[in-house]
Amino acid sequence: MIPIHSQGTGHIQEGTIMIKEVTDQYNAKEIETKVHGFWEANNAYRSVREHRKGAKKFYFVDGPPYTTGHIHLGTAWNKIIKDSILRYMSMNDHDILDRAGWDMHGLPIEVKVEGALGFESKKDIETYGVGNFIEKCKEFALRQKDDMTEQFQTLGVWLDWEDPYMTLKDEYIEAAWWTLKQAQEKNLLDTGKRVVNWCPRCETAIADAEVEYEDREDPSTYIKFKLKDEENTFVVIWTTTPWTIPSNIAVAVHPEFEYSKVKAVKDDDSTETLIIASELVENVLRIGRYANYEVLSTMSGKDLEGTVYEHPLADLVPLQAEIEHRICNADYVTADSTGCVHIAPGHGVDDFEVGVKNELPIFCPVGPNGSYTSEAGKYCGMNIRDANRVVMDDLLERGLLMAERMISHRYGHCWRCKTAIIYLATEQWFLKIGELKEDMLEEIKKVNWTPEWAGSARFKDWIEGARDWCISRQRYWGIPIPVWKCSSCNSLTVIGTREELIERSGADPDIELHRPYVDKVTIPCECGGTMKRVEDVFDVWFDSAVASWATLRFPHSKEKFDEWWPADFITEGHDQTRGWFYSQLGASMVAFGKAPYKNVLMHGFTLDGSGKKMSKSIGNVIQPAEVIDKFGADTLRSYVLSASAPWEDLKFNWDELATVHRTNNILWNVYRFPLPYMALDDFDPQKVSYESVEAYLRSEDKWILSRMQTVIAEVNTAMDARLLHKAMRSINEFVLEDLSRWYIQLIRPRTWVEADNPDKLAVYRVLYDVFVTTAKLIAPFMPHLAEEMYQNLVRNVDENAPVTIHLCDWPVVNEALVDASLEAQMKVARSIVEASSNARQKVGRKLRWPVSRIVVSPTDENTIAAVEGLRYVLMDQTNAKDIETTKVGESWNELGVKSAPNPGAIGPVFKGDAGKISAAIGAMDAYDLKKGLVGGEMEISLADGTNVTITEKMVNFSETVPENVGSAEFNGGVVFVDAKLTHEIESEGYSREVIRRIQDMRKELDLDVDDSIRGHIQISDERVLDLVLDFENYIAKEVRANVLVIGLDVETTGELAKEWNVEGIPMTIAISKEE
RNA sequence: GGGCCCGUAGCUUAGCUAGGUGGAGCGCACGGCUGAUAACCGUGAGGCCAUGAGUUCGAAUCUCAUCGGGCCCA
Repeated sequence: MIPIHSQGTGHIQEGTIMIKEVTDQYNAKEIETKVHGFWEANNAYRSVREHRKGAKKFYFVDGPPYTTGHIHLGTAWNKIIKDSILRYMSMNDHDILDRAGWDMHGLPIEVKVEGALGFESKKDIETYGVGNFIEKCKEFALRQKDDMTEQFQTLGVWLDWEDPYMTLKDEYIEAAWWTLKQAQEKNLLDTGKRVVNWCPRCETAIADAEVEYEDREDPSTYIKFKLKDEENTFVVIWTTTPWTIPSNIAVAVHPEFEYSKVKAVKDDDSTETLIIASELVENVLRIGRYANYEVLSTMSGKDLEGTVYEHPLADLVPLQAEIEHRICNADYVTADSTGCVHIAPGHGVDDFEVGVKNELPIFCPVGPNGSYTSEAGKYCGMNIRDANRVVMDDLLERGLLMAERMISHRYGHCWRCKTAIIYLATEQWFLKIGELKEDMLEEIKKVNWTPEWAGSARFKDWIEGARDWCISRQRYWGIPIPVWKCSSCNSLTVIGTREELIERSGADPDIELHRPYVDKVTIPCECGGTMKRVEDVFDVWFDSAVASWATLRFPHSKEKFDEWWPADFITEGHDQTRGWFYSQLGASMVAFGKAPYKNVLMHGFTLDGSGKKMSKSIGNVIQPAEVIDKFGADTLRSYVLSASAPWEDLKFNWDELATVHRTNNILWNVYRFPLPYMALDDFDPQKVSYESVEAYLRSEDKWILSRMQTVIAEVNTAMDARLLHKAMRSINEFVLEDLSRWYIQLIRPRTWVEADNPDKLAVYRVLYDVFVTTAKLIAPFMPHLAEEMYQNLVRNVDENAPVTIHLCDWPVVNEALVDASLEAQMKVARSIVEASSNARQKVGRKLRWPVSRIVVSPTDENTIAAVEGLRYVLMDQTNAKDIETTKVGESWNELGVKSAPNPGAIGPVFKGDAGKISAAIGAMDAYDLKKGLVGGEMEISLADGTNVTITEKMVNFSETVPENVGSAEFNGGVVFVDAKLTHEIESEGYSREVIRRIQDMRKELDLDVDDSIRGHIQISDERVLDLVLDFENYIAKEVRANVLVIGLDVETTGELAKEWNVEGIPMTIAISKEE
C-alpha cells in the first residue's frame, strides 16, 4: 500500500477503507522508491498504454542518446520533457507509441574499446581480429545501455524501456539498408572522390559534425610560384599547411579583384617581379622584408586566368613535372593575405571544387594514416606534420619561401581522439542531399516548430547551406554499407534487407549483419564474376536518421508504418538543428520525399550557475543523481520544467532548486493539513457528494473551485503550445497563492468544528476535489507525488478507481464552477487584508488583538462590491469587529484636517504684513479654514483686529489620521484600521494571548488534537486577571480544558508549568493531560 | 568572420508579439501568526531594464551598432 503512515498517531485503523494521515515532511526519496515499486508491481506503464489502445494515435520518436554509460543533466532534462508531454497526451486520451532509442554504433565506442584494450591504431584492431573487436564493442554498448536505462528510470521517465530500438539490431540495420537502396533507386546515391575531414589516427572520414575547433599553432608561410613564360616573375600565395604544397595544382584569384605586378627591391638591391592583389601589396612586401617597390602594371583577376606557372617542387615530386599549373578564377577568394590562393584539389573542399570546375587533376599523395605515398616523390613515407619543416626548407633552398612565421588559429580536431584533422580526397559514398534542398525547405514549412524561429530561421538557414552528405566511414563498429561490387565488371548492387541478402548470396540465415561477418558474404554477378561488399560502414548519423521508421520495424513489417508514420512529436536540444532534425529530414526525403515529423520542440542546454557550459574539463558538471539524492526526482523535474522556457538554456542553480523543493513541500503541507481531521471524522468522499454540500458552500469555497477551473484552462493552453514552464508556473502559483496562502487560512476554523456539520463537510468535499484535481494536474510533471496523493485520496476510498493516477483522464474545466467576478472580488479582498496588516503594523496592533472596525475608502465600485460580497471573509481575516465603507472617491469623515500657512503665496500679496497673516492662519482651526475656503477665498481677523481676505492657495491642508488609527493604501483605495482599545477588545486580546501560550504548551507535550487537559493560570495583575476572567469559558473551550482555574493565587503544578510574559504582564501557566 | 537565441534588483526570472507608471520568488532587514508549526504570512530596502546611437511626444519593449554568454557554422 502506497501511503506513508504517520508515526505515533493512534487514528489509523489498518485495513479500513479511508483517507490516511501522512508524514510531517515531504519525503521525496521515500515516496519515489515506494511509487517505483508500486508501478512495477502493478505493471503500471503497460496498463496505461494498453488502456489507451484504439484512441487517437500519438507517435513519438525518441532521439537516441549515445550509449556513453551515464546520463547528464541535459539528457535528463530531455527525457523529462518527453515524459511530461507523453503523460499529458496519455491522460488526454492518446494511444502512444514511444519506444526508447539507443545510438550504439560508431567511433566513440570504438575509441573507448581501443583504449580499454590499449590499442593505438587500426593495425592493432586487425591483429586482434575484427570479429573479437566487434564483440567487445557490442558488449560495451549493451552494458552501457542497461546502466543508462536505470538512470532514466529513477527520473520516473516512462518510455518503452523493455522494447527499445537499438541501432545495432538487425531490424534497425535493415531500415538503414532499405533506405540506402531507395537512394540508389532514386539516383541519389553517389560514389567518388571527395574531400572529407579525415582523422589520420582513426584513419577514417569524419562528419562535419564530428569536427571540434580548437586553437592550434601552425606555420604561416608566403610562397612564390614562378611564372613559366616570364623571367624572374612570381605569383605569391599564402598557406598554413606547407605540407600541401607538394599537392599544389593551381592558384586561384578573384576575377573582379585588381592585381598588381610590382618590381620589388630587396636590401641587397636585387629585384624580382611579384603578382599580388593590389590592396595587399604593401602588407605582403612588408612581411617579405622588401626595401622598396614599384608598380609595373595592374590587371584584373580575369586577365590573369590561364597564366601558367611552375610547380616549386617539381624536381622533388616527379608527377608534378608532368602537370601544367595554371592560375584560375574563383569567386570565393577573399582579399586576405595575398589575394592569390594555393589550390590543392586533394586537400580542400573549395580546392576540390575549383579542381572539378577547371578539370584539374585531383592529386592526393597522402595515405589514410597521414603519411605521403610514393606519388609524393622525395616525401614518400614521411608524416605530413613532420613534412612542414622539410617542405619549407626545400622552398627556402630554391629561393621560393618569401616569409614564414607562426600563427595561432582555430583548427579542426577529431572529436574523439583530439588529433588535428586533415582534408583528403578519398573514395566515399554520398547522398545527394544538395539536390533535395528546395523540397526540404518546402517540407519544413509544414512542420510545427516550437519556438517558431527554430524552424523558420535557424533550421531554414542550415538547410539552405545543405551539401551532399558523406555517409561512409572506414571503420568497423557500424552498420555495414550494403553495397556489393563485382571485382570483374565493377557493377554495383545495393541490398535492402536481410532476406534479400540471403536470397542472393545463399548465406547462412542466421548471419550476423555486422563486420566482419557480412564482409565474407559474396554475391554472384550477372557477368559471372563475384561481388564483394565495399568495406565501409555508415556514418552513425545515418543510423539515427532512419529512427522514425526503424522504430516501427520498417521495412521488416509495413503495417505499423502505414498506421503511425510520420512522427507526431519529437524534441531535442538546439544542437540537433544540424544533427538529428537534419539527418532525419535528409534520410526521409530520400526514402519517402517528405518530412518524418509533424511537431518539433527544440529545447535548450543546461549550463552551470554562471552560464558556462558544463564540461568535464572545467569540472562544473552536475550529475542528475546528485540532485535526486538531495531533493528527489520530482523536484528535479519540476525545476527543469519551470525554471525557463524549454528552448532557453538553463542556468543550473542550487538555490532555485531548493526553492522549487520548498514549493513542493508546501503542496505537501497543504495536502496533509486536513487529513487528520478527515481521518478523525471518517470522511468518506463516496458518501459526501458534491451535490449534498452544494447548498452549504461559502464564497471562498466557490472561489477556490472557480480558481481550480481557471488553472486547468491555463495549463491546457500552455501545454497545447508546449510551454511547459507556463503550465508549471500556473500550477505552482495556484498552490502557493490560492491554496496555501489564502484558502487554507480561511477555512482552518471550519475544520476544527467537532460536530458533524454541513459547513465542515462542504470544506472537506471542496478540499478533496481540489486535491484530486491538483494531483491530476501535476501528474505529467511530478508523477510520483501525484501518485502518492492519488493512492491515498482516491484508491484508499474507492477500490474500483483506476489503479494508478496515470490511468485517469485529464481534468475537464467545469464551466458551471467558473465565476470570474468572484475571482476578481477575492483579489480585491486579499489586497484589503494585506493593506490592513500593513496599517496594523503602523499602529502597532498585532493581528491577535481584534480591532473595533476597519474603514475602507474605495476608489472604485469593484472595491465596494468586494467588501459587500466578502464582508465576513474580510472581518475574519482582518480580525475586525466591523467593516465600513465610504462612498467611492470620498475620504473618511473622521479624518482630521491640518492646516499651515503657505508663505510662498502670502508674501507677494501682503509684503510686510505677511508675518501677521501667517500667525493668524496658524492660530485658526484647520476645519474652519477648510470650510471657509471652499468658495475660493475668505475673510479672517488678525490679532490687531483688522480683517483681511485670504485665498485658498495661502493655506496648505493635509489630512490627519486619528490617534490609534493606522492607514494603508491598496490599489482599490485606502484602508483605515481603528485600533482604539475597549474593555472587550482587551479581554479578547489577553485571552487569545493566553490561549496561544497554552496551545504552545500542548504542542510541547505532544498532545493529540482531541486530547483534553486541566489548566491552572496564575496572574498577579488584577486588571488583566479581570479581563481574562471574562473569557474563561472561551479559553477553556479553545484549549480543550475540562478544568481551568484562573486566579491571583492559583497553585500552578502540572505536567508542564511555564512562566510567561504577556505584553509585560507575568503569568504562570500549568497544564496536564486529562486521562 | 557568419546565422539563430539570450543579457531586467545580490541570485533566478515575468513583462517584449500589438511602445505610455517595471511585477514576482530566493536572499537580506523588520514585524506578524502559532491545531500546516524544523511550517506559514506581512512590510521594507534593493533596478542608468548589458552599453551606445536612432525612430517616437514617449522605448525594458521597435531599429542599428558594440560588449558579454550559449548553440551552430566558416
